[in-house]
Amino acid sequence: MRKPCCEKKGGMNKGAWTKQEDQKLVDYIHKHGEGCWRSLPQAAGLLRCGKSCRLRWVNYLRPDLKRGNFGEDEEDLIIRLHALLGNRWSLIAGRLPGRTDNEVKNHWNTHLRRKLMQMGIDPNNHRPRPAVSGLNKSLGSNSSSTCKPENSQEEEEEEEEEEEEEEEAGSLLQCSSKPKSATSFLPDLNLELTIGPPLIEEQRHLSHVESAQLSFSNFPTSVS
DNA sequence: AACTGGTACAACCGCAACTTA
DNA sequence: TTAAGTTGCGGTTGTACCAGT
Repeated sequence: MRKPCCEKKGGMNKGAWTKQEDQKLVDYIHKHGEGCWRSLPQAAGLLRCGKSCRLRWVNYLRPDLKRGNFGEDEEDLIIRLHALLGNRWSLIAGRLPGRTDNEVKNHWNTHLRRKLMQMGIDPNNHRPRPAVSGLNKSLGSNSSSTCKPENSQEEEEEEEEEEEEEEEAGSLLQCSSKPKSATSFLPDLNLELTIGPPLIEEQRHLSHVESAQLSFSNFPTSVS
């Protein structure tokens, strides 16, 4: 068995960071740059594990972070990207300059999820939810097949589609044909995407999302 | 003023992916 | 090739803050 990356030895600080700790971390990274998180704490004189240092830097101390409320355009983009990519927060955050995956994830869980639910949309799959209070009707539920109470066939279909969406997230991002899934549940979610040449594996995700954003930026925001 | 419930967000944890020897 | 080590991600938790009673 390998030992944990952050050995839980005593004397390690946990919980909220102090200003002094922040300062030490910032100073160290300014001098030496990011990376080597495992050895950083000792080198910087911090009683934290490397993981904790990385998280603090990435989510809070990085100078290029945009703090404050999410704009409507940002929220809309998150919703669209989530429909496409699912809970891939780092990818989603990558398309939101100055935002971190943690921030996006928190915002999704506290604001956007609820928002979608209030609209009668299942935040997990971005489809109209099975009628609970008649909300779906007003949303013009076009999903004759999506609102089955039991999760038999539909669930399988969903899984299949989710897989497909992942695959298509990039390639489809460009297809002149609309991605069948997300748009069909969210009529106002325009995912018209274009396709480029086949991508090498390591570029797939990024490229997909990049093209997604390019396309998104042309559309009016719709969820608010 | 004290209590309570809800919300927002920072931070932790476990695991998977990636890298290195 | 593979085992060990490191990094990054996503889910979850803890807690400070705020509004309502």
